[in-house]
Amino acid sequence: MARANRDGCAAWHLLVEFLLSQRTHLPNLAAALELSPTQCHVLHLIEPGRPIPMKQLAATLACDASNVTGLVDRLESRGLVRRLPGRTDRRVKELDLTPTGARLRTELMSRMTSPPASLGRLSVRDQRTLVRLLTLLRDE
Amino acid sequence: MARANRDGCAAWHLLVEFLLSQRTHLPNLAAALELSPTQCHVLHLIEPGRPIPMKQLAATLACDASNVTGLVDRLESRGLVRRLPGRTDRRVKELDLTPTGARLRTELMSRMTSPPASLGRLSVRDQRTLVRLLTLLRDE
DNA sequence: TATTGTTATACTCTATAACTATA
DNA sequence: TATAGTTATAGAGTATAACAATA
Repeated sequence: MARANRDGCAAWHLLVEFLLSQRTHLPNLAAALELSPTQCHVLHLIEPGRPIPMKQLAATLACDASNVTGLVDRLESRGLVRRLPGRTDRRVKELDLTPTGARLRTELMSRMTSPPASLGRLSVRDQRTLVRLLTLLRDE
Repeated sequence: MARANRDGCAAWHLLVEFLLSQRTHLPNLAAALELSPTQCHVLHLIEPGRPIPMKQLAATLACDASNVTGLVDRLESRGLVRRLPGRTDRRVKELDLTPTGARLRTELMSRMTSPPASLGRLSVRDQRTLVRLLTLLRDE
């Protein structure tokens, strides 16, 4: 296990460095659409036509529920999301994207997915390998 | 190039998803040390005994210089960093870690580098491959 | 009683603009 | 004049605690 730990740590260390180096990427990209990083995250999490309860948003963002109120207030005031009453439990409010929100989400996803130049330095084979490994990391 | 683009995009998309999914990781880890994510980033950037000008910090963090003042104020009031007068240019202030700051940095780096369970699902060979690919991405 | 969402409050990060000291 | 850093101010994210409506 010593070897596995060493390589695992090295890989993780590189991912952390990548993470830190990209801390400026998302904010920049977000600012271009006049969104905050958190607002981007929310837009990314709500698929059009598939409303999610505010509670779930708080859980996924790992923040207190009280923050979601203000977050959604700002998105709603810009006409990007809608609060819908819960169908079964009237305490719950579900969030859905407006058509405007859905369009902005599409634009955002497109920009987030356009890869940086550094990826072009990998061979096609390496790119595919990277996809495979990251998929392994993601799937539980 | 079509194929290269497709795989590159897929890899990037996965990295972005990883990034978003980890948006909660660093804050949690930071909170455990009573640090903000940005403060972690600063500690990570200052190597003990290698002071850097505040201007450079602002550039690396990609934020306005005015923010660095408050950021450093808070770190300094906790005794983690020191402002040193520039040797040649008296307008410049260089930042160095105090012994306390250096110890906290070590602890922080250690925690940041301890890999999540998901990495253990990769074979040793896959872990090494991931290290190679991420290194390629990092090196300019 | 417990849960969902809101409000009130406080702290940090971030940006812009005006300022001081130095070059 | 230009640059490094500060101060003042404002908006957004985040946490805790107290609260309303509903279950």
